[in-house]
Amino acid sequence: MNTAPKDILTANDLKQTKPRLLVLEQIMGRDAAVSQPDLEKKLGGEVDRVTLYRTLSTFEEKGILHKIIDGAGTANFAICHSNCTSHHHHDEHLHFNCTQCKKVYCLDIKIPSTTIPKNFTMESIQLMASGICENCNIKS
Amino acid sequence: MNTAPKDILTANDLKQTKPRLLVLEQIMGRDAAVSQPDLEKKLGGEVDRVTLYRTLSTFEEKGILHKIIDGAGTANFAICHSNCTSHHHHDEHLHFNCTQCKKVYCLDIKIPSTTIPKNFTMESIQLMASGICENCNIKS
DNA sequence: TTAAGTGCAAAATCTTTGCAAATGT
DNA sequence: ACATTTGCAAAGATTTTGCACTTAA
Repeated sequence: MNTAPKDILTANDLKQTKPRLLVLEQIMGRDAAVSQPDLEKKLGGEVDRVTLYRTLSTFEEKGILHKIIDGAGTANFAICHSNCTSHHHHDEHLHFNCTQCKKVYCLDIKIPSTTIPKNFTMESIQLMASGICENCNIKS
Repeated sequence: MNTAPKDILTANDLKQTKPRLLVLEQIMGRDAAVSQPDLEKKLGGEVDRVTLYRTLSTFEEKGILHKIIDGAGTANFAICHSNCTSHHHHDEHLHFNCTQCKKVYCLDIKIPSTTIPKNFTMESIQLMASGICENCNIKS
């Protein structure tokens, strides 16, 4: 079910504009989540920085993209594969943040169920590991 | 072993200055981690904003404070209770970020051991839940 | 045609850097 | 006395807002 960028836009009542298509292409053709600074570099010549901010937050609200804040506080974006409805993401797998290349990987490992103290209500949970990813391990 | 602010400074070869003592007092008298914006508000009249930045990063480098980036990308600080040495924190317990009051709690629950794919090297791991904390649950 | 979306300029924040004055030891 | 640390000013970076122009439907 690898939906094409244009179909994603259609399915979400969004117009087919160049910035939106470019952003989706960038993010979909990856093994890892893409950081916002990275997107700015790649799309710098084609998409205005402000438009990028607005595009990303639209996509997040619609549940098209999933925003992951890494350990350095940088925003990273990945396609939502799980059953996300708008404003309510279920993306509860392990994220891995490489300290060398800065990539954030969405690994296919479920977060172990965790009990929290009574009186706390849990809405979501995120597990973020950091270290060296496979690519950087090979290179060194 | 509730060490006094001044003893913490002594133990880390830091001079006893007003900003440092005030920051430590703010952070130690809490059940939850304190966000940087919160610290700015509380200490606004007494400590320069730039000094606060520098103080917090000094404390983090020394292993006195532990920095936690919450889901919104905001920095939160808590005392390191575990055996932290400079530049190498072991703070692997569950953090809980209240979406209502924005507090970050350090809960005394260990992160379940997690296996990552071969070729990835894990250096640290962080588990962050969000939802409603006990205080906010009572109020509503 | 027209509502939605973009791009630019400009404001509002947040974070870092440089340096002279103040302070702890 | 002297190395540290602070506070201010100012540069740099990030994020948001307003508005006129453009474009997809």
